[in-house]
Amino acid sequence: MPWLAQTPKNAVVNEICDRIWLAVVQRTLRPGTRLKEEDLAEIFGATRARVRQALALLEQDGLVTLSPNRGACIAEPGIEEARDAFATRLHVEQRLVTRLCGKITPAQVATLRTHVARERAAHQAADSEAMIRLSGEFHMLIATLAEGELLHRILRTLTIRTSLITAMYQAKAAQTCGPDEHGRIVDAIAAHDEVAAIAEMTHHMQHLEAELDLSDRAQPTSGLRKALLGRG
Amino acid sequence: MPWLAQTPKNAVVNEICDRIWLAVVQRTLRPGTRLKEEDLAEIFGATRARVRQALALLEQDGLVTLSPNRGACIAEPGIEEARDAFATRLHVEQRLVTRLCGKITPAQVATLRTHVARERAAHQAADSEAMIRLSGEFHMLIATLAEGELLHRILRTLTIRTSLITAMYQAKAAQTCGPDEHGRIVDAIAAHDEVAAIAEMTHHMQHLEAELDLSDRAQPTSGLRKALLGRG
DNA sequence: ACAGGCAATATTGTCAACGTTTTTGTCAAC
DNA sequence: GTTGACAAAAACGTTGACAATATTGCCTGT
Repeated sequence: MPWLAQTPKNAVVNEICDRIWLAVVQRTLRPGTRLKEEDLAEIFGATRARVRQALALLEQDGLVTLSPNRGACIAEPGIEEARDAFATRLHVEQRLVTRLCGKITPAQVATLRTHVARERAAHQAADSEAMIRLSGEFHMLIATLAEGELLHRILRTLTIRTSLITAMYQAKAAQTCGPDEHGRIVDAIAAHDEVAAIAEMTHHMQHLEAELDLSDRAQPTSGLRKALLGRG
Repeated sequence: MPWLAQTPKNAVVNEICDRIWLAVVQRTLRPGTRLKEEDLAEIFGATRARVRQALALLEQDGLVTLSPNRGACIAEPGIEEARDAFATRLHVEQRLVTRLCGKITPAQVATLRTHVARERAAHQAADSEAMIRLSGEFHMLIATLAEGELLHRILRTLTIRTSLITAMYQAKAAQTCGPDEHGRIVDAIAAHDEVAAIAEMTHHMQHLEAELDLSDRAQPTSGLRKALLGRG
């Protein structure tokens, strides 16, 4: 049940989007990779029209770039864009946490705790796909409980983009945020401790960003001009 | 030169989106109106595929709702969604203004002043289309100068949605925000006065929201059940 | 006369084929 | 030996037609 689905109208298209996203965050698909419509159509056993719809959606989410008459590539956000994404997402997450602290119910706390428990289980089982999915889902769950349809949508896009950036710039393989930090966030929210919750969330996001290599040399994988020339 | 264009790849699709948006904010198209693909195709002299693309984009922006096998309607955001949209947009605008205050240059101030002047001209000429366009463009210009690609995109969506809400719930006909308030915002930004700029922007947005009739009785125009029955 | 089901119509969803643009490989001229 | 243009191939964009689905009007049975 992927949290990617924005409008669960067409299962096939969502499936394609989900697979591509998963391949990107699992680093199976490297940024800059060209995505030929026909190949994707054959791979997923779908028609080209469906693939085209999926690519259009993924472009909206900033996961692929769509050039006219050139086709689709996995997007390659630059360093500036990476920082922008994290900064914006941090801001949104802070606001969501603030909201949620004010109106959290015991039942909602239980929901969050259950989710973190599932994350822990996936972590111990070393199920990387589940870890990735649940990690993202945790933040979306906060947005859902905070009850802001728009903020929810915004966070969804930002989460997708930061996922891509993490897969792109993170040196070490262990990319998914550990369940412990999520647990601490839940604790603070459950205690209605707004400042602590914001602090934990901020720490969490900064931890994520700190693990990236956003130095200048870490240029986009397939920048070509930037990769070969000294980023003129 | 519509600020609606998110990806200026296809002129025809953008044209369609722009026209529909304009018709909505000008209250020519009422919320709930069904948009038949074939009719739109004939109206705009385009093919149905193009219309379909445009509708998909407009759905992303929350301007139309797309039901499977039912087609497209102009969206009818409820009161909760309306408040949500204004609250979210206010927050984003505040952040943008804060950012811009820190790094505004004289040239950028000049750009803003020029824009406000154009707004004033349109206001005096009673050119309603230009007023609407320029009003939205002003806020997008702030986002552009503030240099946050993501916030820019977010504000764009929020502006579109608040436009729809304004057209939907505003009682009086004079809907576009007057140039004076924009002028005061620019003054505060030009003076690097962060608190004043935020205050002006907040006042501006609250003024916009205050002119709406968001009482419970003001149900969506074409709610059918809600419109005919006493909102059971 | 009314309710329920059935068929006709209208509208959207899907697909396969065609035209256009870009890319790449080749060849001739300098 | 290199450069430039040209042609072949591949990929995308577009079109039109066909199938699936929802709505509407009608008809029959009670």
